[in-house]
Amino acid sequence: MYGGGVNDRRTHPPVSADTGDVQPLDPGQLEAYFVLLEAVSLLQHQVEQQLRAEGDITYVQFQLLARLVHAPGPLTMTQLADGVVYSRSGLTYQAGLLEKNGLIARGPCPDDDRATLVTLTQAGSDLFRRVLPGHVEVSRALLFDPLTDRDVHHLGDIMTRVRDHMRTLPPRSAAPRKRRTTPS
Amino acid sequence: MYGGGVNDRRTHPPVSADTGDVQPLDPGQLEAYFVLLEAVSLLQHQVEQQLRAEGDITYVQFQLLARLVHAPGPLTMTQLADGVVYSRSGLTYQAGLLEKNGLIARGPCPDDDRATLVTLTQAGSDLFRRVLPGHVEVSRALLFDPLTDRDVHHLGDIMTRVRDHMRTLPPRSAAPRKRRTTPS
DNA sequence: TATTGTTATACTCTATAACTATA
DNA sequence: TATAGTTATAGAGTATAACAATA
Repeated sequence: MYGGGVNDRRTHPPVSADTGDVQPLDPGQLEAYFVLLEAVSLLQHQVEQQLRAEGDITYVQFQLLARLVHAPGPLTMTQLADGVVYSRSGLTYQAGLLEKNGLIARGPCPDDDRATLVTLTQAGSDLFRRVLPGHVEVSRALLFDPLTDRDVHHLGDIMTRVRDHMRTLPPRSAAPRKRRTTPS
Repeated sequence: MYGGGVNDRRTHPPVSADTGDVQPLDPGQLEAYFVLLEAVSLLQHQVEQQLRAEGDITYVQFQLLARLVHAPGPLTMTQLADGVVYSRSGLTYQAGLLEKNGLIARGPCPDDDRATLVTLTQAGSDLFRRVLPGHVEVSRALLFDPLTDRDVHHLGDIMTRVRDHMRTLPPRSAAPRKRRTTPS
């Protein structure tokens, strides 16, 4: 996903720019979509405040640490990036910050001399464990409080399917021809 | 929301979290939370590609246009910012871009000489209508495809409650004391 | 040749603070 | 004094392209 063809995905052309003939989503769907993004945006903003305040890290960095925490072992840069950062240089930048702060360490990869293996340091692990409770607390106060257990379960189920769907969808490497020009 | 609390420098004390006595969420909840953010992050990334490609606008700008489209009339800057941009200057910046591109117009407010009324131009309205179908198409392909009608309905319901909950929650002025865990 | 990762660079966006002007 | 908005500016983050090294 990160060296991939995110950039030239033409998502959906065939439909003319006319609002006319695109069978629109029904209002309920569109509404659900907007509310989803809005709510998550609000949530994300608060979460970032908490991470900044308690651990002085961004959400992106938190995600990278989380991936390492949950991984069975060191990850290559590419593996680490997956779904979190969308450009190689962006990841190098973030990894540089984390390394500078002693939260991760980078070393050679025995299997592949091109690759870099990223390891979580003790400090990184400690930091993650230190900010997690507050993180959890924010998400509970903001996200789970107004929800029943069934809601949460259903939400998790729904978003898992969506996530998996999205992960399989874009061929991510197809590098489809550019074509697309003629800005009419 | 934007004059609310973000502007005063302390930004931090979000929902606050004492690392001490936090009942952790059960794993299912935590999982739901992470998957939610992950899925939305992927979705957002694709959506941004589409908006950039078809309308040369960012998602923030799209949201601002959307607010104007759905508003009964012109909005003040503060009203426009609500939930979309979290600092006054950030909004001025975005509004400046939109105005430069002829998508909105700013003018005086009869009721309050301090305020600025923001109006959607014809070009702004046109652009919004032009990118909406593709936008809808992306969200359908990525978000709604793997979901049943019931899922979508439930999702909308859930996120609406969450959104409303968050909007009422943080009094954003309480300014609880710092209570830094930082030694010295 | 393709892939892994880094670097250099330009650009976008955000946020703090200082400022103007109204209420 | 408090609020609405702008400006100046600094800094964080991202992406593109060029690069080196390895597969």
